[in-house]
Amino acid sequence: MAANFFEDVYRIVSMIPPGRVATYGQIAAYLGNPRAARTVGWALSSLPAGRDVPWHRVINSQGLISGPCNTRRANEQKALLEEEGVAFDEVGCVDLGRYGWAITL
DNA sequence: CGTATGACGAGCC
DNA sequence: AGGCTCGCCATAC
Repeated sequence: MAANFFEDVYRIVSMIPPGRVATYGQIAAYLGNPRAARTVGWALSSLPAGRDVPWHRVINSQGLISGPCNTRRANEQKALLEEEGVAFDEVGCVDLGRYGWAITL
């Protein structure tokens, strides 16, 4: 596979348990590139359909939903997380210290 | 092969 | 404290 990095990202995201959220930096760091957070986000942006990847559980280090917040995608992400039990702040901020996933293998 | 982009992160003003 | 800029890595063109 050419985009091994992508698959790796999907793999990590797939490991995120319900009611938990992970940050791009964490995933990137787990892949061995703590600086490739951008690439991680890009992988999700290019996330092909057909993957059972809970991309909605991936947010930025601030606990905020990234991407175009004006689109339906961000709205759905928030809705999905809320359904899983993730509480959102009034500004759409998630408590990483409470829902943050530690990537435990 | 070189340039430009991208759902980020951290640092600096 | 808040906002802005630069830097990083990987993929696409």
